[in-house]
Amino acid sequence: MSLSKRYDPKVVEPKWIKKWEQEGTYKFNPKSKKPIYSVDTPPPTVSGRMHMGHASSYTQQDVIVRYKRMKGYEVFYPFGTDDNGLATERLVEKLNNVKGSKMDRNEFIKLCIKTLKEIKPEFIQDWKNIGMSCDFSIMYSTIDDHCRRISQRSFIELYKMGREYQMEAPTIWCPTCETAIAQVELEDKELESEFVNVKFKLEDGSDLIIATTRPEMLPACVAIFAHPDDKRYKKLFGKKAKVPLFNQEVPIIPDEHADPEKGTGIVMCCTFGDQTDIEWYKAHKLPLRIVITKDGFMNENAGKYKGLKIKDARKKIIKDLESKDLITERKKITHTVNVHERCGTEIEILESKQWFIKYLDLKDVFLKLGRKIKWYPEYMRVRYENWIKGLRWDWCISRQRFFGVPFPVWYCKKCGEIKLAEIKDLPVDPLTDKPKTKCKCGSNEFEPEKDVLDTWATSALTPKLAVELMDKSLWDKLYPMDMRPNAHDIITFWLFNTVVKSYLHDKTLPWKEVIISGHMQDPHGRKMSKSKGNVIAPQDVIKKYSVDALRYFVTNVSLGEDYPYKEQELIRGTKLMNKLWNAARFIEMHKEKGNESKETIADKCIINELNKVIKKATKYLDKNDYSNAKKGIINFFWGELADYYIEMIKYRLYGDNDASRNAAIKTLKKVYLDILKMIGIYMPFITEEIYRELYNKNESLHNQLWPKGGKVEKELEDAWALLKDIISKGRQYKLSKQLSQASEIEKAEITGPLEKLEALKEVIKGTLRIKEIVLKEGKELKVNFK
RNA sequence: GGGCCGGUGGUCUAGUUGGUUAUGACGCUGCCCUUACGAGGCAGAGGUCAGCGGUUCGAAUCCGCUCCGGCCCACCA
Repeated sequence: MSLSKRYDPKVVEPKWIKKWEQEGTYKFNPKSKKPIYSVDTPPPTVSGRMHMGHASSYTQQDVIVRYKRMKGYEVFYPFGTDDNGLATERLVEKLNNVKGSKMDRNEFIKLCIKTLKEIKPEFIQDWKNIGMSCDFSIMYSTIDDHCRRISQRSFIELYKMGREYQMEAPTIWCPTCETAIAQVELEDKELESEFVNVKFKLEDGSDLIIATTRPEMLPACVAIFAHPDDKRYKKLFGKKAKVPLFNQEVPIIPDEHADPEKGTGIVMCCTFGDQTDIEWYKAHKLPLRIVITKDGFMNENAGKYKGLKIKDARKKIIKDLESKDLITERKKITHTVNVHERCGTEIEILESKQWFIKYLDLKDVFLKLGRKIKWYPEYMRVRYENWIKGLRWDWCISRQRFFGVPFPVWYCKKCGEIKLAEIKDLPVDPLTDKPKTKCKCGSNEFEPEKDVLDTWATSALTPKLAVELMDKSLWDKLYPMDMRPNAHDIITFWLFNTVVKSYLHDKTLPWKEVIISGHMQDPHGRKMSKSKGNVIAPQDVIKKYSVDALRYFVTNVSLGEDYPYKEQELIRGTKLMNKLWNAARFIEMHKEKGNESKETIADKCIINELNKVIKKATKYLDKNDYSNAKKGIINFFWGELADYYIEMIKYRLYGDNDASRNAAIKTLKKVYLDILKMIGIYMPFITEEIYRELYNKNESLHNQLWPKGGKVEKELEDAWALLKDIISKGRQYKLSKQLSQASEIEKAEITGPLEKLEALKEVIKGTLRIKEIVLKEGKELKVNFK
């Protein structure tokens, strides 16, 4: 076998994906004596196919992990999928053209499981296809029994610690998805709306004009607020006003949150129109008046508007107000509203019974924990801190969905007491399983909890989901884990929630360091999104270029940075592969003869330069800075080895001095091997192909040790610079005479540091094909050719 | 409103514990059919390091202000 003239990634890449799996190249060895490096691999949400953001962030973490593996760590790099909750339900609904809420619950869950089983192998294949060096035999799915058990156990433990409670509380609610959602699942959206100035009646019969964008909330109005210093309204504090159409009397109260600049400077408070209303509701102990149903209609508190959709009620109420001359002004505006990120529906705030994890009292602890984590890049910690400082709600962990991890909870029908499952019986489904013992009150009749857990309540346990797949004796070695890769948009929930759970359960951090990845944008620097139609699929990029080229591109960027898609960089990656391949073919052409070996100064210099780049790349990679490490490695390979060294040894390779040729081949092979190892973490396919052909048939490049590199010597560095300088001048001379670089030069006269030039003489002569060379001592370097 | 990141040749970018001619890529120009590679090789042009002020013998690098982009959070009656 020898290397083909052209490298064909379409054949080579699938071949190695298969072989690595067969050979167990990336298998975690629990019996290994090496120090362990454990990674909390993000489980992608099964909600479609792998997109560019995945391809880039997973490649970035993979490069770091591959480096650690070569540094001699036993790498624990599992894989998981996050496949429950709303995102997965939506996918299943789309694929099967059904609606979960319109189906029998069990049928829907069965359909979810069936659909997942069908689509998952292909889904996971995309991750294998980008060359992820995970041990795919260590795999979890957040809906499987293993994960259900751990998630339910977490619930029970936290409940017993007094960290969980159930409460009727104002909850952010999505009327489309018909579930409570978390603060973090909200998104801003610019929407057209209308400011309506409505007449309220004061006790003396005069009008009070209040501006609102939500007149349909008038029946929910429970108070009116103005700023305490607002001269216009000061005299009204303590008085009452009558709500138009609905006629309830509400107090007028001063509060600093009322903005005199907005609308008419006086505002109605409804339970609940927005989050400020909740603050006021709590602060001023206002009565509760809910007018909206859980599926987005008006309820009986809205009187004759009952049964109308929210938006229809708004229109109807405006019409009625107008017909009674209760509107003084209508003004079109665009404003930002909170919508549910998954469906884009404007959220409502409703009172409902939910489960919460109590953690607001621990904000300071979480801030301190955040400072103990090593953040890459460091400035991302600020987002974590801002989030914690801004937290105002406990963590609502119940969702009124179907496909998720059920609460291991029943309620006694007789006394209402909560009945928890036993940990040894987990996982349970309270809808089909029954408690094993009676209630304290003696009753045997239970009502199951129908809600499911927020997916983040489960995925905040990923370190345990992965570690507990292994034998118990390993748990302490694997956890806390070494590294968590995390995209910057989910610092506030996945990362934060994992810290929360790890602290609550174990009083420890879940990992030592986190690496934060950015987003890939379209070529113009805009967000990629289906609605804009500017999505670039990694599968297509791989088809057109190759996995290695894609990996080359996405590792150009530093951690945490957003960056536009650039086709040019894929071409650049392809060119690099071409260059690597041809260098390998060049090496393959030349074989050593005999045992003698005689080095030149060029050999010593290139080894010295190699040592330099190893040192530099290692330093960068130890800081997880793969992009700068890569730049150094590639510049060395292309700019020093290919452009200079190889040209400097050709005269020896094609000459008849065996000892000199042997030394050149040996040096070239050594330098190239270390380059392969270093580039291998970025471009694992082409490097493996070359390594097996040129160096070692039976072992993987990716299980070799990272090059150590010897001492860097200043003298050799200077010699190399001088040598390159003279070679470059020779090239310029030939160019200026329009001569081929292969042509001979009759005579050269070089003035400079004589002793140093003497040492370089042979290499200069050979490389530039100079017949006669004269050296002279002088301060400045001067080169004359004839 | 609070905060974070960035602004370096036409484009993207390295370099920030201050120190000789500011890194590399793409693009551009010219030359080379050189036995690894034309998706190549060799060479060249192109920069007041966003602006202003300060610290210093010396600033892309440190400090202050301003402008411009991007992002996060809060607000969004």
